[in-house]
Amino acid sequence: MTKHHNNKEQDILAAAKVEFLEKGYDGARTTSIARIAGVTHAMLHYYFKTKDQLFERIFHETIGTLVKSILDVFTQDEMPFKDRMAKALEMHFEVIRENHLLPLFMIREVASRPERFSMIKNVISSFAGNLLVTMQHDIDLAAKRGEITPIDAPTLLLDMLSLNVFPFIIKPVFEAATGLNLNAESKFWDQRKKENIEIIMRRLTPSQA
Amino acid sequence: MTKHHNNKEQDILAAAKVEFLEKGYDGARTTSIARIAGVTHAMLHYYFKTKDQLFERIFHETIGTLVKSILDVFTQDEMPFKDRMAKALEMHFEVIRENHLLPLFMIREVASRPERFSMIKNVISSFAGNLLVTMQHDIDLAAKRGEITPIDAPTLLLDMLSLNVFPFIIKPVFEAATGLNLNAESKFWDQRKKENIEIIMRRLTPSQA
DNA sequence: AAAATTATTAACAAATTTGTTAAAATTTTC
DNA sequence: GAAAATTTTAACAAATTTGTTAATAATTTT
Repeated sequence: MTKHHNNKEQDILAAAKVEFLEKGYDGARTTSIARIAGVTHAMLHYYFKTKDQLFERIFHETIGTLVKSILDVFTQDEMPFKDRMAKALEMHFEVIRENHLLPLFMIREVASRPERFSMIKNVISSFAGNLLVTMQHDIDLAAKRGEITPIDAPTLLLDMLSLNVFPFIIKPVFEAATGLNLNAESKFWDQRKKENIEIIMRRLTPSQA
Repeated sequence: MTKHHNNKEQDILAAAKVEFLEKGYDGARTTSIARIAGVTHAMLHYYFKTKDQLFERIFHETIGTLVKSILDVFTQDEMPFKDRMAKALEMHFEVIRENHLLPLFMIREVASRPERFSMIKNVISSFAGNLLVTMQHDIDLAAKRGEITPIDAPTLLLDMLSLNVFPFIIKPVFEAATGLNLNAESKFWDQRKKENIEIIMRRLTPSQA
């Protein structure tokens, strides 16, 4: 518990989040974080002993947000399965839209230092198993009712994540290639959300032989 | 044109590709590249003046491979549109499977240094426009024939890329979370390829009102 | 085989970056 | 308001990393 008002600590955290999310661990500079936060870089080491510790704080937050965004997917209550799915897709899409830098950040860090993230295993597997079991149960029920075509829960989950997350990951490339600023083009994202729901709905609809 | 047999130059290039693809520009070390290539790091600077120039070589190759993988999508000739599409999806999936590190590499670099990649604009826009025009033309034709439901070419292209590329991008996270080694599990990727084709086929099938 | 070109090495240098420390300033506690 | 604890600063240090250079070795050219 800090005694003084710790605005500087908060400033550093905020600056670190921007720096780490944009440039990744390797590209981030503690001096740059300090400069953005408006403090000497000795302050950064005073509050957070090392660059690593500061990074851990930010990364942990990130994982939390992403994990929650997926967890929430299936906490919808009594509705027809397809409606719940559509609602879940929409909610998930909006979370990613508001945190569009998080997925690439997490993927990049895990990719460049996989050994470092044994912790992810615990964080994720502790709840992912449960989510998939629940999903599969609901899928099987709806399929038996003839509301949807049968599908594996992991397959469906990866379909959803691919469609909802990838556009935000490819965004910088897309912008570099077209010269457009997609964040300004809110129409683009609204259309994308619709498309993702449409595509999953069609995937789930039973084919009439 | 180098006069001597330039195996070392090739060794350095090969080592650089591994290092840059795995760790990204910021995480890559020229000393590490030299060590992997089995040469002194002065040799690296002899053949490629700077880290930047070496990186450019690798990055250019990468962009070439990826661009070609997408270009090839629509060079299939006379077949029903849906069949061409399925074939294109399958081919694209296999290219990415064989170069599974390339997409994340490119996305990561563009994301952390967008200003540096004005060149991408030229490389991509020079052909992308053409591809999209061709695609849209074929889509409209097939739609008029009642073979498929109408769709925007950019939308369909992004659907395909999302489904085909994202699983490979999320792979390290997935592996960290599950402890599995997906490269060993070729069944997983075969199933994924099937699912992607299935999902796009359903997206394209006209809905019967 | 001598000359010219190219490849290789080892030692060095400059810049950057993370992290430390000890003293000074500020705030809190009593 | 004095003592104690905490915050802040400035200067420094160690390690890393990219890049240079000048001398040496090897190869090609003539």
